[in-house]
Amino acid sequence: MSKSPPPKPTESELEILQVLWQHGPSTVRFVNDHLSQRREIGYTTTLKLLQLMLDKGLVQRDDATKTHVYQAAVRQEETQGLLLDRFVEATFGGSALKLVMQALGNRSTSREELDQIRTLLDEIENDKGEAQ
Amino acid sequence: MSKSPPPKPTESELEILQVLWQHGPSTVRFVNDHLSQRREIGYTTTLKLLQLMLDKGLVQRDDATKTHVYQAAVRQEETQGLLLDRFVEATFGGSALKLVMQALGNRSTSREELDQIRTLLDEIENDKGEAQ
DNA sequence: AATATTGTACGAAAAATATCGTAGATAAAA
DNA sequence: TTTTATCTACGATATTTTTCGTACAATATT
Repeated sequence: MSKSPPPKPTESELEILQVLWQHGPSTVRFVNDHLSQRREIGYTTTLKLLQLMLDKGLVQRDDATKTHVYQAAVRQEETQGLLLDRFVEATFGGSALKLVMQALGNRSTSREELDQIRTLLDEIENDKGEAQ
Repeated sequence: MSKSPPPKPTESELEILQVLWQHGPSTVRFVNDHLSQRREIGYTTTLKLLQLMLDKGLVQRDDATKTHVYQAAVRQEETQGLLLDRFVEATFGGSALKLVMQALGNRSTSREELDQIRTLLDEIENDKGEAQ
């Protein structure tokens, strides 16, 4: 039984997962149309990628009908978290703080977004006080 | 003249840059010793990587003496920012906010760090008020 | 029914990365 | 001055990821 957890998706696989997360179960054609808007990519390339992702357990497939339907088999938050961990480790030596400061500093973030972050900070501090 | 800007470093190259950023100009031996602490890697592999990085313009080299000395040719903040942009794009569909929320949410961040972020938020909002 | 379109399967090439072995030069140690 | 250790250069291989071509089946169109 292939019970090992799905591996880290590659960059291309992540592109596909974005589509599936955003639009739900999709055909190869649908996914390919989306990818094509961003860059040159052949239909069979997308097909092959989805087939490989199926092998890896990154997606599921419904092949009841001739035109197969694929859907993500990994959850968005979980996957993003995994990738984020690796990225923070590789790029910021493990410091999430540095990442956040860089993300907020070198970028135009709207006041709304800043407020949302503030709210989040409040929540985190509250939880800290109660839980610990 | 090779005036094109240095490309995005690969994961291995980034590992090396981390060492150079942290310790300054270093020999192959020194870099390799550091990498070896984290994982299996042969001396000539590190050497080759540094040579490739030299070609790409990611590092500079002082070969006045027999034992060459390499140093980073790209700035840390700049490189991190570049990688961050790509990562946010690839993983969070371009939303820095989502990245930050994920980074802060699923992770244990100390109250000190949270305060630092708060301070940063204040600064950003101040700048916004004055500049615009 | 004949033809064109759309689909999957899959091998294989291309491209990008990473790893290593060996040769030869130089320096250090014996 | 031999011998040993350390270094660079560089070709070659291995690995991973991406891309595509071709064969063939099923469906849709004329």
